[in-house]
Order: sequence, then structure tokens, then C-alpha cells
Amino acid sequence: MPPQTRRRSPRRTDALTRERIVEAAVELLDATGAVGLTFRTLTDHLATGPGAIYWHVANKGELLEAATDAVVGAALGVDTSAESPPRERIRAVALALFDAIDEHPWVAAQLSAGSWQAAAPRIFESIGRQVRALGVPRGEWFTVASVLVQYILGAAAQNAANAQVLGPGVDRADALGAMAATWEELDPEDWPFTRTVAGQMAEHDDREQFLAGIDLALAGVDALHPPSDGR
Amino acid sequence: MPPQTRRRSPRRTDALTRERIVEAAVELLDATGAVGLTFRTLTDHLATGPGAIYWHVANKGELLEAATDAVVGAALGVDTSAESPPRERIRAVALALFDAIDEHPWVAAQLSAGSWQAAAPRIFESIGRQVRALGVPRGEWFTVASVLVQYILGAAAQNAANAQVLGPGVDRADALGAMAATWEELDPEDWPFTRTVAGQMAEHDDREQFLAGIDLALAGVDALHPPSDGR
DNA sequence: GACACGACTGGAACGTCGATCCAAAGTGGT
DNA sequence: ACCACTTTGGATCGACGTTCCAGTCGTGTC
Repeated sequence: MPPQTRRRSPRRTDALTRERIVEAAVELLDATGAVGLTFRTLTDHLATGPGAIYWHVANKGELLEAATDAVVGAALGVDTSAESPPRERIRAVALALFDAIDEHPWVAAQLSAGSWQAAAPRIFESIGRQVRALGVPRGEWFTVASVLVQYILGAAAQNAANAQVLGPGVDRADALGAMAATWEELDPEDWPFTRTVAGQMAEHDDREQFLAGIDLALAGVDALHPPSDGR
Repeated sequence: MPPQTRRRSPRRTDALTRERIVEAAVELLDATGAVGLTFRTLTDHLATGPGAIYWHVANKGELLEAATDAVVGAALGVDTSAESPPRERIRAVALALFDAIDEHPWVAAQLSAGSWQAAAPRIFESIGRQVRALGVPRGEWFTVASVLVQYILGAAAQNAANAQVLGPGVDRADALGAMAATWEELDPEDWPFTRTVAGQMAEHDDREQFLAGIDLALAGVDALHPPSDGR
């Protein structure tokens, strides 16, 4: 058999870069969710082969990390309202992260897994500065900032998970109503609390409740560390 | 070619049940992490084939859901200290969940993903009863309970993620010290806060900090909803 | 202007995964 | 002794992440 030179499609003229790959990955993740990003769909989308992608990116984990970092960076970047009181800036940063994760639900699972390492310091710094400005005593800076970041990421992750199990086609109010109806039919003996708050769950607004949690935490900070004692 | 009857290993005498499968799945998940549970390792562990497992379980997602439910149920089941003040019982439930997720880190990723649906009502009910006992006004029951559950699961998930990226062989104090050293060398211009609290991070205790977060949230509840106004 | 060399590309192939299929083996009723 | 139903596990499938490598382009050198 002759050495059979392989037929090849013409080489691309526009260079493939790491940024373009990450950008395409974010697009695919947004469009089809975490399971929608495969090297097959990615090579189709970029009209290339796996080898080209592996030249710029070590593996899929690194690609997901870079995609997560891009989204988190963009969300934290809009925080340019330099002259607001620290409470307002904490709320603003928290809401920006919440909205970013709501818009890119795959980020939540990623932050819970590995890429925490890359994005966490940026979030931590952003929140921490405001914690310091709140007048929290030095010894509590790390604890208070950690608690806030944990709540923000935890609440955003669960909100994203809730939205994702519903699927994109389902109306949120309908699904909430159906779940509330299920809760109302629980045995009052075993589920006295859940049954009672079914109605409140059906009517709640996710963003409002998230902000209520931030306010609750900030009220706790005020109560445990009054602005006078550490300034 | 003759019809070739297939050689088969003798059929098992002890019946395979859904519980035994879930139990084996939890063992494998604990021993080798989330990536360690495959239908190959599971069939080897149970000395069977995939068909036998699929007879009792619809798919891998359902298996993970059942495993998560088993762990969460066991953690909530020990909450039998009926006669403590509500604050103490909230702390006890929160710590039980924190420890369970610390011991079974794969539960965190699972709760952030889909099985939230199955385990959440149990957690919600357990926390919610104590929220009611705290004297929170009716209209705030759902919000306060949600915030607490979101913080508990979020903090536990991030703690588990941190422990998992380290790997089982690495000493926690060493890894924390190394990360702290990295943080101390950050540019003070860009990372004033993170750099300053590097030392605090190196010395912090995960469980203590988690409880500090619970106390912060409970202080916030007291401040925003004093026990007098809703009792 | 030829030539070589390194950067970059993409098609083919590999091993493993979740899942399905189905012949065989057990079980219980008549 | 027979049959219908339940349960099992080996073979197999398509899709995934990843690796391999023949090939192509751009650029510097003489």
C-alpha cells in the first residue's frame, strides 16, 4: 500500500488564541449548559480539531477554570462605584456575583469544585476591603469576609442549581407553584414548618431574598462588632 | 457457526437490593472520591454486571441522589437533643451537616447540582422549626430559614472543595501555610486586604469559623427580628 | 528565492465512561 | 413437569477526554 498522504482541509487564516477558545467555551456553556461543552462541539464551533485546542489549553479542567475566571472577572470589574458607603458596595458586589452566576449557571458547579482556587482571591479582596471599611476589628477581618463570601457563593450556587433542574423551557412561577402545592400536601405531623411556609416559597423573589440574606449578615456584623470598637 | 451458548458465572445467592447498591456506592465514593464511582468499579465491588444494577436503579444520577440522601438523612437523624434552646439546636444541626459533608466531600458537589431537590426539604424542616422557636415573625420564616440553609450548605461545600483540591495525602497546615506565603507576596497595591489577612487564614480552624458564621447570622436574626416582636 | 525550522493545525485512533440489550438462570404457581 | 415472571451479568454501543502525528504555514537566514 502506498504511504497514502492524508487529505486535509485548508489551514485557518485567523489564528487560534487562548482567548478565542475560552470565549467560544463560554458561549457553548451559556447556550447548552455544563454538559454541552465537549471537545467535539468545541472543535465544530471553532472549525478545527482537538490538537489545535490542546496546543493552547492543557485539558478541559483548565479550560473550565479559565472560563469561570473570565465570568467572575467581568462581574467584579463593573464595581466602579468608588464613593458609596461600604454596606452599599458589599451589596453591589454580592448582587453582581449573584447575577453573573444566575446568567452563567455552570459557574456555580465550577466554583464549588476546583476553580475556586483561581477566582476566590479576587472575590475575597473585593469583599474584604469593604469589611475593613465597615469598622470590623482587625482580628475578625478574615472570619467576617469568609462568612460573607461563603454565603454569597453558596446562595448563588443553590439559586443556579434550582434554575437548572427546572430546565430552560419551564416557567419559574409555574414550577414554584407546583412545588408549593406538593409541600402543602405533606403530612403536618412530619413537616409542620415546611408545610406552613409553602405559600411564602411560592411568592418569593430570588434576588430579594438573596439581598435579605446579605442584610441579615451585615446586621449580625453590626451587632457583634459595633462600628465604634475597632475604628 | 453453532449458536454458541454463552459461558456464565454462577448466579449470586444473596439478593441484590437497592439499599445494598447505595451502600456500596457510598463506600466507593468515600474511598475514592466522586470520580472513583463508575459502573465498572461498582460491578467489580458487587461482583455483578451493569444490567443487575440498572434493574434496581434508573441511572447514575439517581444512584448519586440516593447516596446523598442516605448521608444527609443519617446526619440529620442524630438530632435528638429535644430540650435545648433553639440557638443551640440550630448550631447542632448545622455542625452535623458540616461534619457529614466534611466526611463525605462528594456530597457537596451533589447538593450543589441536582439532588438538592430530594434532601433540601429535610434540612429546611429541621432548621425551620428552630427559626420558628427563635421568635422570628411569621412573614420572615421562609426568608430566614432559607438564608441559614444557604449559608450552611455553601460554607460546607466550599470547605469540602478546599479539602478535596488538596488531596488526601497533603497535610492541611502545610498547604495552608504555603497558600498564606503566596498571599503575603502579593502586590500590596492590588491586594491590600488579602495580603493583610494571610496570617489569619493560615491559623484559622474550619469548624470554628463555620460556627462563627452561624453565630453571625443568628446575631443578625436577633437584631432584625427581636424575640419580642413576633412571639 | 530557496530552504529549513519551529509554531501550529486537524484527522484518526485509543481507552474509558454511562447506558442498553438479551440469553441464561433462578423462583414460584399450578 | 411445565410455564411465566423476575433477576442477573456478559457483550456491545455511542460519546467522551485525550494522545498521536503527518502535514501546513509563517518567518528568519544565507
